[in-house]
Amino acid sequence: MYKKLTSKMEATCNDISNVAVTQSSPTMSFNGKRLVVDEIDFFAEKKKKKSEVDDQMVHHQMELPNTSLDLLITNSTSTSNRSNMEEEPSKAKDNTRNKFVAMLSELQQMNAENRRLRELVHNLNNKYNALHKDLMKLTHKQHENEINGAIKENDKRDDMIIPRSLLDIGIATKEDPSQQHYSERKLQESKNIIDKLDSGKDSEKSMVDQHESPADHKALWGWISTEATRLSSLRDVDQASETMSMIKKARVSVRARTDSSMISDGCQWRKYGQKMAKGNPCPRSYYRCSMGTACTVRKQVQRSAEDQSVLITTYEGQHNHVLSPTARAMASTTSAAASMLLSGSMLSSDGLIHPNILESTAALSCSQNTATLSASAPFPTITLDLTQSATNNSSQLLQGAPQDNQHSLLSPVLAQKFMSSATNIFDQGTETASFVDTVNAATAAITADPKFSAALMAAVTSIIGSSHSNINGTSGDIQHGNNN
DNA sequence: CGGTTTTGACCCGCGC
DNA sequence: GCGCGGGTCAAAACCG
Ligand SMILES: [Zn+2]
Repeated sequence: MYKKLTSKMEATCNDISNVAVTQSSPTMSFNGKRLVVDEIDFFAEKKKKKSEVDDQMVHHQMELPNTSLDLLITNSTSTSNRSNMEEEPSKAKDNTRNKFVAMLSELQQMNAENRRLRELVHNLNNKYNALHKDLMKLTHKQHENEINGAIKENDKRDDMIIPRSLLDIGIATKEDPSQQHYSERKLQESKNIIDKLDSGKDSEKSMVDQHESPADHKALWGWISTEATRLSSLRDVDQASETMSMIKKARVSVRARTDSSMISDGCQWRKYGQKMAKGNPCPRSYYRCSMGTACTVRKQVQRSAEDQSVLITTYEGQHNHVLSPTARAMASTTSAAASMLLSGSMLSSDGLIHPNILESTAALSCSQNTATLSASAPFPTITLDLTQSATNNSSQLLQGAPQDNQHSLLSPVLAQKFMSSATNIFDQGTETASFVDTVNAATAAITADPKFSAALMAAVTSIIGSSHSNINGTSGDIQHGNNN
């Protein structure tokens, strides 16, 4: 049964855009001794508190105009209002009616905000595209000028870069796999957003259903269906182009120092293979997400060849189901990083790139945590390196992690101040549980790039989408040993 | 008994 | 065509 399902799914769903994150978990030391853990749960302690905060946090990091954040918050607050209301059966009608009106206006407000947000993203994209066009022209001119004198290596570089920026703009001058990839990715993202908007609407609807009079109900329904139509028409456009096949898959990998064989990222994973890596004594394990029946998300776990205490986890794909808050944090971060990667923004941004594309990496932060972009084949990969930071994570016992940490994380300007914040987090040894924070911070750094619209969309999408779910799942760990 | 892990087989793209 | 390496399949074993 499962097999059939999976194989079919693979056939049908493979074109979903992909994200990969590799993470390594920090080493915990206690009295100088290393504690070996089978599976590190990064979120063990903060789980509940964090999940509440995460949404806000991410939004702040993205420096999104607060609309989306408000949207989220309003949503939850109105929900709680409702439950309170239920507890007061007596004051029923007037109260209910008032609240309904309030909610209605709230809904409309949200709707307006949704629209505004969309426009904003759209505008951003347009501006970004225009800028990129200019940049491309400039680059091209420069290239032409340099044709005669310049070094051939440089020429090579330009050749590589130009298509990339084209890719950013979404202008296709020739059929280029990476371009297809990009547009598909984009479409996926926008589709996701719309999906999330829809689902949000659904929840609102059901919420109202329970409490409103039939008349109001109808009015609301009318409005909702109008919205739904509008949104779905948008979606159709996206769907049409979604059929494009994905050629390359973006991956996000996270390196972290850990002794555990697997990282708890809030997802359930089923192991489907293990191979001996080429230049590596340690095998590489392949997992796929088992939370959703049709979920195509995969990850590979592998120890670093050089430093076996470093675990490299590579994520690829986007979940097609609801995630636990914890998993969502990872996933959104991951997808944000991947979209960033796919948008190619880092590659075309100033001075950050290395000459030879094939092994080029762009350092995104100067602190201990480094996010690097790699255009090396076969997959575009973004790597979040958390190894250094994890090393001095000695104060595992330190329970009273000062609030400062969270504060810095929640700062709206975090994107720009990532380096200091992230460094703080680690320096103060906020236990391994801060892993998601770290990844988020790293992502924030990435998305601080001016051309972050794609990442922004993805991140917002995944955050808005899954508002409530408490599924905490982690599959067992793996053992090393066999290979082919 | 259903889901997960194990593990050899299989597939596929790529360079020769 | 062949071998190789990366990746996946799937039957059997395993496990709660
Ligand atoms: Zn999933």
